[in-house]
Amino acid sequence: MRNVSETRWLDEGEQRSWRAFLLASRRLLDTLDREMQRDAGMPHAYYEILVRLSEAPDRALRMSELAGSLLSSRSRLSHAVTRLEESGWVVRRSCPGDRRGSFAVLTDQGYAVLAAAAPGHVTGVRAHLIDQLAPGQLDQLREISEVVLRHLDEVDGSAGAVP
Amino acid sequence: MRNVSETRWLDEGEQRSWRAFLLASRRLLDTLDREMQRDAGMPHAYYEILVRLSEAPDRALRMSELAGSLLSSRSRLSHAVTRLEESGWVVRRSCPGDRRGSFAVLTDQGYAVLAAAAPGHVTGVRAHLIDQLAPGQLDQLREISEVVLRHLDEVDGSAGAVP
DNA sequence: GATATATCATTGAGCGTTCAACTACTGTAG
DNA sequence: CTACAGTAGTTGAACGCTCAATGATATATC
Repeated sequence: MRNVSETRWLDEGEQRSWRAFLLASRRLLDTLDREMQRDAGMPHAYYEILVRLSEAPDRALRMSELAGSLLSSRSRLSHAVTRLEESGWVVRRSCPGDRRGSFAVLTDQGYAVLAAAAPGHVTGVRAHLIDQLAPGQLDQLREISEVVLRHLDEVDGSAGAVP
Repeated sequence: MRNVSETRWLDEGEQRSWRAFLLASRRLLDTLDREMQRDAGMPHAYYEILVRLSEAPDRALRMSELAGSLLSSRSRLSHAVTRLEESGWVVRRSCPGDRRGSFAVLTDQGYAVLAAAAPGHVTGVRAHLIDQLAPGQLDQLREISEVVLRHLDEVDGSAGAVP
């Protein structure tokens, strides 16, 4: 059990900041997810998988690496790749040199779907986040995010490095 | 269809900010959710329901208002309240004056569960977010969040409720 | 070389969310 | 009063995620 000593409750300002962040981040992510589902027929999490694969050499990545870079559990990724395989956007390939492992590889069809979805998504990210903020705010947001990521990496481990 | 003109892709800095925010917010929310599940046996979303009810007069709120203040769909809330009722933490009461409506009411047992969960949760929010940031950063985060929230309220309409 | 331990990935069950009906009621217009 | 559109809330199916268990292979230890 944590919190052996007295709890330091949030003061009014902290409370307000925390709730604003909670609502805003959820709302933003939900909006982008709905847009992705509507425009590309896949959840945003799957889009991210395709993006990572498209950026990798040979459009292929070990399942573990992929999971690590997405901060996703292996189980989740495995289920997701199964789905993406059924859609014909990704295939699995066995891994030479380590027979436990496997690669996920982006297909041409998967690349085409990604290329079709990307402009709309970027437009959404701009419209709902980037263009709403002053340049300084965007930098602040990055710094804040990186602080939080570094902290959680230390706490939970998981070696998910900040890109 | 959106994006009739050329897409304004993200430059390197924008990309980095966006991805850092995406990873950090997801990781933070996931961590707090796991802690809540482990310590209180419920997802963070359900905790938020109990919090809103605890703050309401008579610890009761119309389903719609509750959904609105949580930015949750009615369907989601309905399923959630069904679960919370099964746990004995919430009950439904019919709404006098509008026979379509119903109230969700926090039970004493629900209040006790909430009171037991709150210190650990606040400690987590502090440890993973608030205490990681300089005071100015927390204010920045609030401003950024409020900008995004205002924008999305204008776009999706829904002064609170997600369709 | 044999045994133990760790790692890579998958599977199935259970849960929460979404989406699209659907019911039941309210308010308004003719 | 009737008809009709709008609102409040619920439901069930489909889907994605979590968690714990499992199989298969690799690595370390003796």
